[in-house]
Amino acid sequence: MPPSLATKAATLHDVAREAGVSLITASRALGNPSLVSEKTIERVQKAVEATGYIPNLLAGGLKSRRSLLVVGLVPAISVAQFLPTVQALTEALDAAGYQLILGQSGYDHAREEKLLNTMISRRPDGIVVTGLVHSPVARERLRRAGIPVVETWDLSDHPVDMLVGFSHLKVGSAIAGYFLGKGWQRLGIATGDDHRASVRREGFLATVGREVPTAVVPAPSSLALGRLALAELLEKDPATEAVYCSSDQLAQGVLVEAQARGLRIPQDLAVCGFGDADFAAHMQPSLTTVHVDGAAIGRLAAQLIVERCRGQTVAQPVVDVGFRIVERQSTGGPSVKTGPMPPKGS
Amino acid sequence: MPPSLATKAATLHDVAREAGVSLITASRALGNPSLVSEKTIERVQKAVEATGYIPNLLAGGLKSRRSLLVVGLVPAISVAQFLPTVQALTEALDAAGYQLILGQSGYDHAREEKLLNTMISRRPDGIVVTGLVHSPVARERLRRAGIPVVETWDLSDHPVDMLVGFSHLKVGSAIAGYFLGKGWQRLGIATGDDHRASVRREGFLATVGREVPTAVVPAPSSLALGRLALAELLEKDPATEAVYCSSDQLAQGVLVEAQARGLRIPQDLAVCGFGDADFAAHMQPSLTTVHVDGAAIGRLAAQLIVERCRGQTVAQPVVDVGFRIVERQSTGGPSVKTGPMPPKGS
DNA sequence: CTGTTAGCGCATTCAC
DNA sequence: GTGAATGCGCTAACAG
Repeated sequence: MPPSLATKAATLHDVAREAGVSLITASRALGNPSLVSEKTIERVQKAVEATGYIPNLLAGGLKSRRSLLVVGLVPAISVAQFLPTVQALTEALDAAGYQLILGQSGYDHAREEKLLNTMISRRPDGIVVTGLVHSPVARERLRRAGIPVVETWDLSDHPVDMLVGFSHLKVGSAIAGYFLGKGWQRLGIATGDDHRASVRREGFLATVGREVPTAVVPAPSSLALGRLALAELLEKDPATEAVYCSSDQLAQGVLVEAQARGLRIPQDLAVCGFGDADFAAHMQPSLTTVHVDGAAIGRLAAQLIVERCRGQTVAQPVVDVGFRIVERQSTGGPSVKTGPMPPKGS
Repeated sequence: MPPSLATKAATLHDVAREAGVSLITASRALGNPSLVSEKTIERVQKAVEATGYIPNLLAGGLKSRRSLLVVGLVPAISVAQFLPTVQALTEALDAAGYQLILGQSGYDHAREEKLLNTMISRRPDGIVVTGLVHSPVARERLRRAGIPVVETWDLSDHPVDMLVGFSHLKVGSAIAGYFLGKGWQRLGIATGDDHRASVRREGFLATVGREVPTAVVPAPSSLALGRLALAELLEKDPATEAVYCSSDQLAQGVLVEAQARGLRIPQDLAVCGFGDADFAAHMQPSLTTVHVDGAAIGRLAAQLIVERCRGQTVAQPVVDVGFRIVERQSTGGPSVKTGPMPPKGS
């Protein structure tokens, strides 16, 4: 940027002078027009154009104590699962005049604490966390800060503040029930090593009622790791009939590896994923999986934050959005060809 | 949040009193320790712990004119292609003490302008855009604002400021050259309708030297749209030998649809994608595609911004990171089984 | 409807 | 090394 062009930005002061009104009148004309006459508003708006004024939210936020900033924390941006949530969150917040600051908390408590501190120093009007806040120090700090917090994608008896999620224990249990209902006995689990996946596994085991061969892969999971996982499972039990995978990416890898080994799906091996990624319905064979409305989670989280910021009392601070098993060909579901589809909205 | 807990947050003033020093000494102890004696620093740090002080960056930024905020603009968060860039950008900025504000510019100029205005009002220390800034109004405004800007994932003779990218024209041309070198004559294109994909198509056509049957799908592309696209291409020319797809997601759909129709890959149909998504190497057959180092783009963009903010002159404000074609089985590349892989770092 | 006064919390500029 | 004063740009509270 040639420094010559970087002339000092116009301030509200300049606008007020240009419009021939006082500072505060200019401020109101822009931020609270109902208090100002139409004529003045017009003059101020003209002055804004003339000066090229762009408001300074830092200064405004300092006085008004509303930063119009919301912090969003994800374990890592590349975790596809949370993308619809982040996208919907960003959109819903934007519509209400808020922007999202993104942070990657990793899978590490120390980092989570440090990051939250940094973020709180921005005085955000709200914080949305994917998953629960695990570090006790961080939980306490958030409570102290008095900032509206929404934990998501999980359920807890003791949320920091508000929560939009569902029970991973029930998900695991539901999948196990589904497998048992199909009469499959020789089961396998391919799972990531993160907290939520572990809870799903617990639910799965609780319903099965005994140990099940398991391949654990480091998060974030991927197609490549799925291939590896199936290899491991077949080594443990070559006659495995059905595998539950903690993500659709993992399940895709399991399918690829199974096909590479000449196994027929689902006759020789049934597979169930988690997440209902956009490709799940359109693979060949299509993938049975667990659908969670990630976009709804984002929208609801935004709504809770905004309501709080407006001083409204939130009727339902803990929302369970539930989930549902979507049965497709990989577990012998309906073999109707799903076929090419129009693009999804958004 | 029980309002009872939301006691007024401690300010630097409180810390100073607690430590028995003046305001400014406390400020320096935290932000510029080299100017303060060790003893005082210790006392201030104790006072910070005692009061639970968390600095207010809004206030600091107002005076110092450094917000430590960088804006990142993507067309949409769900575009998988940019994920490694956003992730690396977030990480590299975080390491330098900056946070990222995320914005979704969509594929619409009016929205791009409005969003940039909103973002500039945060007085960010830098702006990173995926793609070029297209709206002339926005370009001018950015120049005026005097904020360091990095455009990415593209090349331009007239960047707003700095740029890290590569030539999509050359990518298209390279793929066409690769196809022609293989002796394939009956070609097809499955492409998204966004700007960069269109330029790749241009490059492809320029090298082929004639029109080629094309299926255009609305961005963002997906596996489902890829199936649809192949159906359309085969209708136009049932004897199509090779298809270039503007994304790996699209290519995956083309492969699925081809296999559903009993076509052998690559004997009956060769397929090349773009992006080298994490699944490309591990599909069956593995996918020939164009590799771009998205993470490097993010890291370099962060570096440029940070250098500028530190007042250093940037040696190379325009960086071409290049690309390379990765030949795999879908175009008859080496049939070594890529097999399961360890997780990628990051 | 409009204006005046007084800060928001901190960092820069000068003094000592 | 430390400190006192000043103001970043804006808005909340009170006047008129």
